[in-house]
Amino acid sequence: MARPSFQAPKGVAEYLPPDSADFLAVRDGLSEPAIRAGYLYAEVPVFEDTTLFTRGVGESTDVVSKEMYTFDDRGGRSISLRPEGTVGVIRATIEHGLDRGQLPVKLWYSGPFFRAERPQQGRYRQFFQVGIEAIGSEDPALDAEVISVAYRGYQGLGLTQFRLDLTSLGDKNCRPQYRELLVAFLADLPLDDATRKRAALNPLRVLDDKRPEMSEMLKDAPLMKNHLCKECDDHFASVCQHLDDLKIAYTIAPKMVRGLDYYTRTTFEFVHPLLGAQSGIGGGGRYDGLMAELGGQDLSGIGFGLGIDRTLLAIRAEQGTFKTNHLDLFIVPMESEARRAALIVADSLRTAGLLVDLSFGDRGLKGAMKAADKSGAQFSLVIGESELASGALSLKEMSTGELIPATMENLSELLLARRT
RNA sequence: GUGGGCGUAGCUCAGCUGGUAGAGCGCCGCGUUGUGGUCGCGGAUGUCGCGGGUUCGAGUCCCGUCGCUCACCCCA
Repeated sequence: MARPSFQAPKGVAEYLPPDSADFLAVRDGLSEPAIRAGYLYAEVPVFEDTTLFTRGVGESTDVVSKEMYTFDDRGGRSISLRPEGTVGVIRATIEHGLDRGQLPVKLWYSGPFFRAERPQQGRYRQFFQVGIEAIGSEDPALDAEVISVAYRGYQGLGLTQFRLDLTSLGDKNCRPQYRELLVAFLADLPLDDATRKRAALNPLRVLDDKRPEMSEMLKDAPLMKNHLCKECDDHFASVCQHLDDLKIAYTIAPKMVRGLDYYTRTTFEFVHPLLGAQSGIGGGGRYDGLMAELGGQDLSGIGFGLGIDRTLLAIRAEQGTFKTNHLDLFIVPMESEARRAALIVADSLRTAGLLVDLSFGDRGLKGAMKAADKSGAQFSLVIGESELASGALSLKEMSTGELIPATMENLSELLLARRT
């Protein structure tokens, strides 16, 4: 057999049968709670003006500074493949004036995102997310709703072992003061060069260093959570209260830091313990200044991005299963005249809403029945000379072998009544 | 971007100290005339990731390269 001369680009995730069904189940399972909560779908481009991301996500972030796919298009414009979803949705909201109507604007989206990182299990250069954004309200109940939508998504897919980490990153009133405190604290520590550099760029990010000696050193570091202004503190307390009301379990994680600069106040992350190094299965938070930064009204928003790839890995790690929808009927035409009838029958049953496939090519009866078996169809139906002549059909229930008398006229009715 | 492991049929893998490839599963067919799953028999498919090198001879040794994987980093 000829070896394929092309390979997929490095680090991309592909989902093909039979795994692709699981991918769809996860995507739909994560988006369903958003739809039920009144979020409306937004389809936005996978590439944008590069400056949208440098402005929105933040130039100092790794995501922007070293992981973006950036290129010039034929008109000499600098374009980047989207590394995350929020700023594109915000841009579209501003551009199309969605925020001129009733607030909050509630949107959901799903699709591929791109980051040029070294691939690893659960970390791909093209990966998939389901996300939501709720724009234009600072109500802490909205924060809780956003978190609950993610939480119920994971739950609905059968996940039980994930953890929700939660904290508040403060706002423009209290964060700068806290930052100074932290910088002063870090200045007294014997940091290595790389860490000191990080500290200069974004001191908060030093806090979630995983190395044991670092967490020892940072044991007594000042925490944002203890230096929130009154408004932020009240807001956070209220978010927690709402989550308690909803019986959503969370862990306060005061050292959690996210990789995107726009987060303020409520910030959260879903972590799965069975996933190894890439354990984040989703995360998000509030972004106070983002919309104004991108040229819109000064409205706050909150949203999340949930990783479809990682959620799928997490479900597999928990030995979870998916419900699959099987074919209702597999038709086996005996000879070529019967194939015309078989295709007509298949077409009309499909129109009636049934899932129908049939055997193609010159397969013998035995081979075609084998295909019927492999297809997973609930029923099979042989169509040949005698069926065409008499109009008497016999529908076979594959799991039991039972033959059920049928006619062309009552076939769809029968199948609809008996489908499982 | 840094470091470790790996790369043999569609899949999972075996191939000792170098002598031009195997198993199981899967796939296709047959087991007498129009009904699958079990069983039996038969069959197809590999430039042993790719490119160089050493050697009379390399899947097996060396170098490079591509990809996967694990950790760091980062994060979904």
